[in-house]
Amino acid sequence: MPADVLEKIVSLCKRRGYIFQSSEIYGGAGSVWDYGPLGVEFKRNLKDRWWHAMVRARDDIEGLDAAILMHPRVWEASGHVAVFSDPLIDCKACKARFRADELPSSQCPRKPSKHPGEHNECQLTEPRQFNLMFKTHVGPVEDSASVAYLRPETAQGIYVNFLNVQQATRQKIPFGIAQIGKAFRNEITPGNFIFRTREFEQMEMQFFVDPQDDHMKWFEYWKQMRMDWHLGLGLDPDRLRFQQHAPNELAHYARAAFDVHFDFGGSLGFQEIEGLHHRGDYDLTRHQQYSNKKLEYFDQPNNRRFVPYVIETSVGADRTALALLVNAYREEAVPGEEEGRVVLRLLPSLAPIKAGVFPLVKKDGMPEIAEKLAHDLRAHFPVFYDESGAIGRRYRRQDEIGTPFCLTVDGDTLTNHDVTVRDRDSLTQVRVSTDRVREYIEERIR
RNA sequence: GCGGGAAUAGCUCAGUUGGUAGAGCACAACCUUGCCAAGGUUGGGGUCGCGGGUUCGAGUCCCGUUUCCCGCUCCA
Repeated sequence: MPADVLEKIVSLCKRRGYIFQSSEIYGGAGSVWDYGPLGVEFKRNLKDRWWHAMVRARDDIEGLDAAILMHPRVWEASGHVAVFSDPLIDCKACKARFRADELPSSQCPRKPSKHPGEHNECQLTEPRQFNLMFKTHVGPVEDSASVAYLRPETAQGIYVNFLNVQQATRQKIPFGIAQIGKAFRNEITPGNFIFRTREFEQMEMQFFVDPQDDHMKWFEYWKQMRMDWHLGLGLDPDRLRFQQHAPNELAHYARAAFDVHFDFGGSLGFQEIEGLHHRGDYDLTRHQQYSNKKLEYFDQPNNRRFVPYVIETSVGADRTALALLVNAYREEAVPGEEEGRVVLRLLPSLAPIKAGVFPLVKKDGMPEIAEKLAHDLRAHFPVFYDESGAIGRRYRRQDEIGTPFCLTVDGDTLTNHDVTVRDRDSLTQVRVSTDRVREYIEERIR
């Protein structure tokens, strides 16, 4: 893959209405992106697919939609206030950054035998706060009692509702709680289009297991399930892999962690799109301590109470969307033509538009028939009607946005009542009766 | 946040020693067009990222700022 494919995708996304930069007319807001008409359908299809696989198709996972604003103590309990707000010190000469509290044990990169600031060229800054959580105030008065944070992860909304959900649904361990929602991080270095943004959407599931059960078995189970899900999206198996976190890279809450990495190609290479964490009982125990409320599960058959272990699967919706776009983008030669085509080979179920409907030419009543067909189909799936330009051009326009099928009304349609169905990937054409064409498409876009 | 580079039409870019902005593609309308970006005519679009400064005059020179890209750090 050429290194500039990401730039081409950024350009295509803007031109065709997948993704725009936020607040563009004001010069753009840093690292925030808006999903346009095609992007919102595409991303929604992706989220629906996850929700179906993780919630609706299972009897052991419940859905939740927790609020973004939570009690500020949640973030003290979770450890984010401490971990996300350490004062940092930069050395302008050596171009390095250190945590203020770790300075005595750090090495100067240019004089490894000395600590930062001890060799004569070091220019250390004052300790500065880099709070990665967006802070705001609840209520009209800005005092410390009303501080609130935009959540930096969706997981805590699940933990604090653990017993509510369990008791309301009468679920027995092991079971999970899933949610899709926005999270916010004031990243030091955002970038790479929608890969790392300050406002992003997570799709995550917390699975609660008995610590006396074989909890690593569950971890392995979810690793497999999640990898299978990514493969089911049509992502190239050669571009997917697991990456294990070394013990010294583990987040503060994690006992074990694997990332699902996707090869974005170019300068990005393999990057994380999902994290699988064995969080142990860290979060629930901390919330017990900070809230002074029991968060224990009662195992009635064995008459015992325990704080469950948590296996977390947390996938970035925006990152996965980007992976799908990169994975689907092709510049292909077309037989018998000098100019090739750009095509998004998206899974039909994920494509924002399912069918283009065209009159072959603008005469003999073809536009009217095509418009009626488009109108009828629109009740069942997203359809784009187009009568402008040559038929080949209209096919290419749909290829570029990933529309899997194009239906063309021609002169024969008036008498035979069938249309040409053209396939995006193979370019093959078949005749399908107008009575059956809806069924024909629906069978192929599931 | 710290270094380095960039910013001109929707996209890709040109723009001479400073003299009031162009091309190709795309887009819209009409004509043509019977299945893979054909052709013709016409048209809409840019206070040259933003704000200052120098100058008779700034897309062009200077300063600041914002955004993007490449490295340093974090994570979904």
